[in-house]
Amino acid sequence: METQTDLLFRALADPTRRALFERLCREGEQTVGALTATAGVSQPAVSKHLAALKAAGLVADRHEGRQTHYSPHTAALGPLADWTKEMARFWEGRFDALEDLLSRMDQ
Amino acid sequence: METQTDLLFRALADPTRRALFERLCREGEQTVGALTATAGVSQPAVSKHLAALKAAGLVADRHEGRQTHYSPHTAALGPLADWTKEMARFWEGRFDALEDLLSRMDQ
DNA sequence: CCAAATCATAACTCTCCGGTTATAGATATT
DNA sequence: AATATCTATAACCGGAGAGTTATGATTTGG
Repeated sequence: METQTDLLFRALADPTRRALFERLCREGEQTVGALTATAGVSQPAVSKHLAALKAAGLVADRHEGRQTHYSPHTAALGPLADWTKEMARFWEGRFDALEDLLSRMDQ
Repeated sequence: METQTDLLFRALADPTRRALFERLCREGEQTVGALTATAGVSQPAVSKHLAALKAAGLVADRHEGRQTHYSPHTAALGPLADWTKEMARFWEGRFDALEDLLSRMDQ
């Protein structure tokens, strides 16, 4: 079966796709055309990547006339943060590694 | 080119490989044989996954006689935490999503 | 009403990767 | 020394997926 965590990690695995998500986070809502302009791949490729990000819950789309606006949906990053935290927590004996990780997370 | 972040995300993308890493985090150092026993795939497959995790900096190996012990290396999770945090930070305007994520991260 | 524009889907190709079996290399055992 | 054990590597196979071009669906504009 295909769990939601699998979907999330797999969505972020591809560099092109991750770059699209990062750009949406930095610059906010964008149309497919705007994203395609500097993505380095064709428009259909961008559309497929966006569909994958949407399936993982990482972006949301909004239709306005003939163009589609995509925006980031950072709530989906919650499980990723949880997972990282959980993995680090098993390391409580190793204060060096744990402290380093916690110092990064607490602001 | 293949950046270190790419390596990290790709290493965690495969469910079998992620399960191996999770198990190392939960149970601590393990030999290849012990990991293979319950991995659900063949020993060579396990070895290849461990090699990928090692390339991503997620595990370290220690040779002892004819067996190899693998242990988690949570320092590698730092960049993942940084990335998540950075992506969330661009959303400071959206306090709902940001607060939710921060509440997960601060313990 | 016709043409241009915007995006998604279809169909296809090609590379990569996760799996296998077989085997080599190294170490332990008897 | 011979054999058994443990892991890594080699060689191969099949499927998934990331890319392409072509086209369909929808909407805007003249």
